Amino acid sequence: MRAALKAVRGTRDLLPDQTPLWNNVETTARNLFARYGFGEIRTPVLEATELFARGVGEETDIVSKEMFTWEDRARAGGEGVHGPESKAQSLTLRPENTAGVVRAYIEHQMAHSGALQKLYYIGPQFRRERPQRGRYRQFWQIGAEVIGPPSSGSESPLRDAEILEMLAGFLDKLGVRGWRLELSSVGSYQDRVRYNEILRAALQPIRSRLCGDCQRRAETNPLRVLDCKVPDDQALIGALPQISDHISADSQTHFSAVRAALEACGVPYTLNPRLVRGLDYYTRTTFEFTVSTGLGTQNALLGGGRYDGLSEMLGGPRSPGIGFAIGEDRLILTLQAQQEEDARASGAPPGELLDAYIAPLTPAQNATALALARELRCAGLRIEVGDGSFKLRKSFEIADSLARHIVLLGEDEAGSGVFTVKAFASGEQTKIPRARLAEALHGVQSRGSNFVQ
RNA sequence: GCGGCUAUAGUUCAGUGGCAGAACGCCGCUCUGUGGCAGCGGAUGUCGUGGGUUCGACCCCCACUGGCCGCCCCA
Repeated sequence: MRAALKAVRGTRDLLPDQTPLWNNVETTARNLFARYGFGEIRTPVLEATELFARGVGEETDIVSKEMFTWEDRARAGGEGVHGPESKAQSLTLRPENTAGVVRAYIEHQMAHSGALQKLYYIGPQFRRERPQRGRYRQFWQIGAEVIGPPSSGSESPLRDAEILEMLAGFLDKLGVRGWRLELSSVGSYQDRVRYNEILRAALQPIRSRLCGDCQRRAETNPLRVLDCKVPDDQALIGALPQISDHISADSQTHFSAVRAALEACGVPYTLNPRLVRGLDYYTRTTFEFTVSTGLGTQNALLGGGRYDGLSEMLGGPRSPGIGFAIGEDRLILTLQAQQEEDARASGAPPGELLDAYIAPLTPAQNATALALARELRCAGLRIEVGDGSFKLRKSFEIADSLARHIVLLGEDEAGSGVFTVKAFASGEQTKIPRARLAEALHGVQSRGSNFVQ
């Protein structure tokens, strides 16, 4: 026998027992984002490799070792925009979506309207990392970007606070418990470069007292030292210069305004001057929402920040912006872990039941049963139909596992047009004429009514 | 990309160098127009894949693949 094919490493199927939760999350996002004036954008999964090299940063881990990249075939005909000498082009499956959105913003000249652009996306991203809990090679992000020319107010700290306040509302609406907003400002690009050198210098004298990892990081990526989790290093790290003391006056004023607006909105946050983000384009405000349930060591549920120079890095007009990306897979893991906690507490099994199961009693009733099902489905009911070859006992067992009612359809019913209907919750059995059947089956909503239908 | 742990029935997991096991689930019967309960019976399977050691490997060794955890990093 030939070996069965499997989903490729780090990718997975989402089966019908999972998708209602995913749809609920996505619908909640769409509805909420729309209230803030966001419109949906869908960009290609495939982009020129150069987009990420320039946008995300050549030296970042994502670009230097985690992208699915290949050389597309050279074009034989040599016609079109790339000219007759068109060569093979390096293509990449997008590892994140901000660069693509900003590319589209530039390509469609959205800056020319002068208006602030508020765009959101939901879609798969790809990174060639080792799979772990909450980390997949194809993973989903729900993200949004606010971008526009400076005259549109895109630089205003109000936009930062609005994004953060919206995210807090989103997590609350989904019922995520125990989330934490960690907030920082990394200053302008120039601030960051300068601080990096200051940090490197400060690390020199204490380097030998740090853990092995940090001794290496002190050379390769000083900012990462701040993120160290080794307890013995904490005191040393605490004494290092903080980026908040080394950002420009402008950046400090901006950050204060963000915090004031958050406080006015009642959004709780924790200042984390050690918050380190891995993408080159971040400037000023950066943030992460973390959660303790269900994610193991991958406790970052979403992250984002300001990227005031990204448009220019990609060859566009000056257009400051701010955005975020939610790790949808991680959000789902968190919600599922919470549901399990709740189920343990209440003992109530989750589940979404159909309105009725139609049980033909002999194969002769099959056709009538399907016609009846069609009629009821047209009336908006969720219906499953059995098969007349099943024994009645089996029909009841299946019906009880799937639906709130069973509708019996035997010779009597076919002849009289009056159906025997039993409600499983109450055990009550009644005779209902066909004309009133749909109405009778509606009744109480199913247990899964908090899910989108 | 590196390190550790791991892979047995649909599921959760036992197991021993010498006949492949339990629970739950599934199917059948008791029970041919009334389910949930109970009793009885049944099938669970290339023991992840490929090599090697051995008279004999689910067990020991190697490689590969997947999963989990840690590192790196990120959502």
